[in-house]
Amino acid sequence: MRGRISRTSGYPIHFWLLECFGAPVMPEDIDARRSEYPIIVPMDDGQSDGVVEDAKCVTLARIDAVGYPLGKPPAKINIRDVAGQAGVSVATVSMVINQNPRISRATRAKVNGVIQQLGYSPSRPAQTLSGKYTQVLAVLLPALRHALADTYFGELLSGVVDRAGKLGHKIIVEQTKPQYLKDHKHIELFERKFVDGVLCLGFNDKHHLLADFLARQYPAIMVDNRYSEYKLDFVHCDYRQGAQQAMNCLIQLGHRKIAMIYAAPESATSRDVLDIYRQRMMALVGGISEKWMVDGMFTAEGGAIATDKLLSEAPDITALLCGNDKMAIGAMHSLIRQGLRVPQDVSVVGFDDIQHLPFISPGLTTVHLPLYELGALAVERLIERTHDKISHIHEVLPTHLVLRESTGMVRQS
Amino acid sequence: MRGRISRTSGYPIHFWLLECFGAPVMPEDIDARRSEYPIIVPMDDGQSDGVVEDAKCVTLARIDAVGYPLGKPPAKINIRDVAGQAGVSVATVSMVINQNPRISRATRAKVNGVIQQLGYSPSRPAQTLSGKYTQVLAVLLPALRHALADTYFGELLSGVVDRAGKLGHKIIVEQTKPQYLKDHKHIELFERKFVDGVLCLGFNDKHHLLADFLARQYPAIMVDNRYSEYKLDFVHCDYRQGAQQAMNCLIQLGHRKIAMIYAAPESATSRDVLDIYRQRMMALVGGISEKWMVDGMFTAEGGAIATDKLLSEAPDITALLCGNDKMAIGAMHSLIRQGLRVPQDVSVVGFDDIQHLPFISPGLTTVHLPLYELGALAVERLIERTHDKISHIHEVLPTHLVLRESTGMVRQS
DNA sequence: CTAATACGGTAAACTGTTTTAGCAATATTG
DNA sequence: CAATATTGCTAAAACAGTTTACCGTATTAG
Repeated sequence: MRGRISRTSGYPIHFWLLECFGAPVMPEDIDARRSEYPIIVPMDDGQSDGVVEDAKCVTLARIDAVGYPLGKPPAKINIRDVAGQAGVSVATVSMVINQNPRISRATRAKVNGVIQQLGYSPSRPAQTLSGKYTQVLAVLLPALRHALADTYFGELLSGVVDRAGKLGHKIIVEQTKPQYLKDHKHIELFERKFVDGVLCLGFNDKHHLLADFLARQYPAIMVDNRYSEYKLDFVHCDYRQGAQQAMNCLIQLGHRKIAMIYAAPESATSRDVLDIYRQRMMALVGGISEKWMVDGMFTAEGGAIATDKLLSEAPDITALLCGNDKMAIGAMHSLIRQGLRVPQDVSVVGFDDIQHLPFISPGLTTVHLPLYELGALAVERLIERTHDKISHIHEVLPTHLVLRESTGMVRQS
Repeated sequence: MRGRISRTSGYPIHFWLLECFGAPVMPEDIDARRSEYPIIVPMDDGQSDGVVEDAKCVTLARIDAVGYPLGKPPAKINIRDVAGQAGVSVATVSMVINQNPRISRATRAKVNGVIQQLGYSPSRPAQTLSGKYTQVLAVLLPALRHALADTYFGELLSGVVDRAGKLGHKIIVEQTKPQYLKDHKHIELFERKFVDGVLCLGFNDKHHLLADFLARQYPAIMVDNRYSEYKLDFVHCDYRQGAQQAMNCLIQLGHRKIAMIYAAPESATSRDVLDIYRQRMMALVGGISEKWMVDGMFTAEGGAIATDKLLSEAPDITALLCGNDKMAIGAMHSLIRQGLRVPQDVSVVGFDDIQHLPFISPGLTTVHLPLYELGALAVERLIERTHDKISHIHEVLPTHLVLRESTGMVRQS
């Protein structure tokens, strides 16, 4: 049974009703700590406006999913209150909080007891002000509208948020719109002491904001890409390996006329895939035609348009390597629309292995990129970097091919 | 030439060596500010451990970064430096920064000039410590793995991040795993002064953590849902209206045997849709069968399974109302797999209108939810709420139906 | 012509931590 | 047994801002 407390002022606070006029009410599923309040208790049941004026008769416990006792302003207590109550100095409390071994076991226990009892938790702004670290990292995203609704970023971000949480860090998310950069907000992130470091997702050689971090020696890691011009820290998936895996697969199935739908050649990892494609084609057929490489803009629509173009200029291709899954889906639709079967007539391989590609048929053979793990790794390294434990971060994560139905033996014709 | 200052204790600080024993060393590219330190100066060149004991003889300048003073810690300047340079008091500078109208135009201009010239930017932790607000909001997500990779959350989050940026607020993103709640991290968000308020995405009646915010009167808004038991602030899409729109459409097309694939009945907005469905069916055919309502778990797979079940128990249904697009896609695949045509045999309507539903055919008729706008609105209201400008936030955003190919006239049979 | 008010600015108190230098008391060493 | 080290803790100085109470002028009102 539930009640609602309206203190003479302030918002109502919800309570479990433990007892009313001596009659116990549902003692189970209730937090152990109980409290008595001289208060007004209007009931929630129907419209009984009945109010218990002198509420000494009711015993209540706050509804607190996690429940510890509480009233609204816990009369903000600070480190001095704790020190006073524990009979030690402020410095001692600080050292207990920060696990400084100079404090004896006995003192530590005593102080921790008081901290518990008073429900003290140190103010982060104050800690940051006098300490060295903010324990906050930023994730920077390019200025694409709805960038976050992209599963590619979502997967990376999931890894970032999860690992950061585990390591006691908070993540703030920012979009680098033109105005944002003009206002130097990305520099302010450091200069106004918002963060210890930044993770840059979705950037490529064209995004010069990264040089700003380098120049000022602020910790920044490029995630799933690298910067060609500057020696910026990075972690990314092994796109070269992925491309090799995809090409191996197609070549072993007998394909020779393999076309490629790429995107964003201003990105180093995109060029990695193109490079490998070129190398393998060179070795395979002794030459490459630029007509077999079309830009698909990383979108499904772009992939479809690219495929249309490809089919009109080189109708005899038997396989398609796509720079990401979205373009591969677009490509498959274009193929099917033109009466070609996948994989009987044309095989298709993608990149990313995005989750929940719902009911795409045939299932798309694709290079799995460990994006979640990459996000987690990036956080791990960035924190080490902010603590000056490591300096140069150049790390690459292995990929693997996921075989589904969109690839098959080359057609006999 | 570089030197490193090791003060008798503490971390080394890197300096340019301007002069040593009277001999000038590289006077150019050096910041104007110089200082004399009675210190030990081990040289950086090779391993010369040579130490200048009485360092009165050396003149040093901090190494500061690009453009202006170069170096590791860019000689952090604070409000007092600005005040000194501008010949005013610290309070005046503070008031200029905060656009306090008490400062005259002339003084304001002078101070702003100095701020510009010195490249000063106020420390956020310090502002937070003495001020009232953190200018940071948190987005809380449920503990779903890869939650962020979901376009539903992505769309909401995009709106949140965009609007927050515009309003000068930062967004931190957190996942409420069980351990997170056990550690009271969601309460710490406020008590340790991390944030001014929280936005709760993806929560429903089962998530009792929301009561904690209510109990302590911390600003919290439930986004795209509401809490049945407590009077928590919320903004959500008008699911009732959406359901009406979907039902109107189907009924106008002549459908009478309409089934529903719902999900998460512990969510108030999900129940809204179910309610409307029930009402309309009651009015339409004078009764409803529980067999016509199946839980699809909000996933494509779930939608497919639910449809299988539906078809086996009630093969004569002619239309399907689905609680979200993913389930609708699953449903369509199940229908097609069983040899039924969409929309000729069965019409399908979804909810969400997720972007880039690439090449689903037939195109899915669906209720468009303004998720991006909802995220933006939530931020707007939350900020107003933290500044005590408004108290009760109960806002609902209109939906509209997007007609595509998955709906058609009821079949004649 | 005096009192009241507005204007523009300042000194000082305050926010809540961490860190450093120092100080007793005890433990170890020569 | 004196000299030195170690241990356990404290006082006080940062850290970088905001806010409040107050203080001369200058203007306006009575």
